[in-house]
Amino acid sequence: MLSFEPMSGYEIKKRFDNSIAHFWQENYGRIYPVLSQLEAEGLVTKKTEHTEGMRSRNIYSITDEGTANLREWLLLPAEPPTLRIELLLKLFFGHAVPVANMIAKVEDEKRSCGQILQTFARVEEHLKSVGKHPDVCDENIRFGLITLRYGQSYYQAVSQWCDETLQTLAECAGEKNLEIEEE
Amino acid sequence: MLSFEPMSGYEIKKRFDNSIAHFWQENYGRIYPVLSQLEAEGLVTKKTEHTEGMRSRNIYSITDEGTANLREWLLLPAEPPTLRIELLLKLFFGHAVPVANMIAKVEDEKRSCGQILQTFARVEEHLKSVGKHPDVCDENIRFGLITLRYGQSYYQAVSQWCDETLQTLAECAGEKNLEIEEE
DNA sequence: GCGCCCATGTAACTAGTTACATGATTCA
DNA sequence: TGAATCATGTAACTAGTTACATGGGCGC
Repeated sequence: MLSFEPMSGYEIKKRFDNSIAHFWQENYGRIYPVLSQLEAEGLVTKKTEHTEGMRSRNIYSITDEGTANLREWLLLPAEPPTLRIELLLKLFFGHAVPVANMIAKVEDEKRSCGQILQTFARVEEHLKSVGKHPDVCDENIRFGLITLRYGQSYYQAVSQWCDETLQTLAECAGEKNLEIEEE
Repeated sequence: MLSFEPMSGYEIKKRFDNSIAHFWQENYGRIYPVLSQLEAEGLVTKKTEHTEGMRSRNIYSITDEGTANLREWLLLPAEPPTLRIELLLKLFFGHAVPVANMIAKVEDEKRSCGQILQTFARVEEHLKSVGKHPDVCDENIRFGLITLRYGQSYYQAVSQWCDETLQTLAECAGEKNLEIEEE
């Protein structure tokens, strides 16, 4: 984050929260210790800023060594994420409860995908309108849009999977009713 | 896993590895301690099996209380997964390195998606052929297929996102070259 | 005065991974 | 004979989250 501009730990957290929270999150419990560590390694420098009428803030800046280190890390291959999707775990053991419960879960999931996609659509509009101003460097906007599009693809896919799954489960429930009628 | 049939810790691990590893993984470091814990809580029972010519195995079975507990857990809402996708993190800070490097990363990602999808296709064929035999309970097969389809939707979406992103980044690289020519 | 935002930090805790130790059997 | 698979378990470690403590400024 400091490669964009110097800022405080508090601002770093805010940046995470309102730009990439959908695929990466950090909390104060990590940010502050890591900043101290980076300072000790000479990758960032701290300057305490005393503005009148405000409590003092620690503004961190990336050093040349820090930038070199960032570049090195960027070139390293990215670790593939290990997924842990509790909804799927529950579906996998779905045989132990009535199908109706699983249907409800998938419906919930579809609803929440819809909500997330609405939020993303608003963020997309916002990013695009900001990108039109000639005073902002639109390379960062571009990368922002790329990561946003990942989220959109992902939740669209999940939403479609929900539709398909609901159909499958409905058939399943139909067969069950048939069995009951036959008895 | 014990809700399917009684088995040993070793077999539980194998079940994870060759059925739901793509969205949930467990290792011995968790399995054995959790089994002891569940036993202490009366949710599973242990029977040590001595088969001649084989080392003894601890076979765990789920108790009625355990089944009740499982059902309770299944009805609880599933926690939405917190994504941590390093590739996106690197793309987000992509401004710090030449675009070509990011293009390479996305190409790698697309390749690995393709490989995973091939594996999934084979697993799908296998599940479907097993499901045709009348001696297997195909309700579990159905739930297995549902979770597999999630993986397929997901990696297809990522693969499409890769294509789209490669186009965006190519345009980006094009503009850069233009700038160089203009200089 | 109350709640919210700014701001920094630590301690305790939970979760999850990896490495290690041990040892039998089976198959090439 | 050596590698692979079966089999169980612990210890150490890394990662990540939550809760707490502290306190100033600002608007209603």
